[in-house]
Amino acid sequence: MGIRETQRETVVDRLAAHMLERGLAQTSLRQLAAAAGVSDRMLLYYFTDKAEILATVMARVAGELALRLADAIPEQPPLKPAELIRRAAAFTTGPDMRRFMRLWVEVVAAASRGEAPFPAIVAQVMAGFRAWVDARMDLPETADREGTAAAIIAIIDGLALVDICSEDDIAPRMAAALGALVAD
Amino acid sequence: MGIRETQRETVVDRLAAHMLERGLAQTSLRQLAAAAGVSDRMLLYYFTDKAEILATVMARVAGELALRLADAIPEQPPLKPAELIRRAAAFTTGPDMRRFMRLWVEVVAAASRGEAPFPAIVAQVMAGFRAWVDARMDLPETADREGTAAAIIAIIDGLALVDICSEDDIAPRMAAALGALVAD
DNA sequence: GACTCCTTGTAGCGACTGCTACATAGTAAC
DNA sequence: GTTACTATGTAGCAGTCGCTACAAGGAGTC
Repeated sequence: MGIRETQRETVVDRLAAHMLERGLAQTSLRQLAAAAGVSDRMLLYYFTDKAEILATVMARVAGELALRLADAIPEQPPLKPAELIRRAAAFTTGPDMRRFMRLWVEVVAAASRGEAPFPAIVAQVMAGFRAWVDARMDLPETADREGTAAAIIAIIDGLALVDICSEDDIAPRMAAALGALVAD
Repeated sequence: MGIRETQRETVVDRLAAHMLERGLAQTSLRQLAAAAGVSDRMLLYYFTDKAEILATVMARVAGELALRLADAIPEQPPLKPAELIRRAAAFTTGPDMRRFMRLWVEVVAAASRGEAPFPAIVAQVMAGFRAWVDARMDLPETADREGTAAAIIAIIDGLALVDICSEDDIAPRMAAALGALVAD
């Protein structure tokens, strides 16, 4: 592996940490370069353009997210929706996961205004969410499996969005109240 | 009312329509000026700076949103959480409201990265949401009223966020599945 | 040493950003 | 008619954006 590839890996690592910390706020080429400890000139030597940088870094972040999700709740046994929601809510509002969810909300907003490469990233992450829920959801044959999975994702993402908006730490109470709202 | 004030009103009207249509994608001064049918020079004659423009326009949008919400579901009689969620979900995923919810997600993201004047706008709109839910929610004395209201808002906002991400029109199925997930 | 290729710094391009200085046209008061 | 104030256009500032041309260092080959 040449210097270029080694440096690429290092840079992606540092930028993933940077974006988890700062969201999409500090993502100009010069700001990214400073965060990665290289010059902006070299950033465009390692990557072809800014979109490729963001796509690569976000793929790394998405990979870490997928690892954590897979570890958080096992696929077996499948859970009824209410229990799945409770466990997922408790997990995603935890201190470690909030950075991911906050970045996720920002990425969705960027995608909604068509900013490359975010629409593609959103499609990929969203597919991962759906598969994750689908693999863990115990649902009667008669129910709408896709619709229910989408609803569960919506609930989890909604918690993150409201969490971002609230200066006081309402997440635990919100998650607890949510647990009471959903029933098997 | 002088020409300046009259023009201000016209500009705010047009910009509110523009931002509901385009979100935060086209909000440079020159783009806003084009949408309002004036020169960017005049925009900064009617308003002191860009933050004041955005704050004024978003206040107008928030006002329209509040009107629609107030009309959609009456305060009396108060509804049990599950029924309130069902009715609010059906309403906010409707064709007219989706523009509002989409813009709302973008505004939350902008606020989360500290971009003026969005944090203040988010605080104001969020307080409106809380009051709206609180006024319509029939909840036992023993329950956590604030936490439950936050959870309901999270569910509604989550529907909007997932709606944005999905190219196919999954909102109705998602709303229906959600209705089955929540119970009185 | 000459040649070649990978790596890196310097410097800057053209486009866009929010914003402003300056001049001018119009209008009302006296 | 002069004065004063409001309203509007022209032009451009300094800064940031993504990106690139160009040159030079460094290492290996012959």
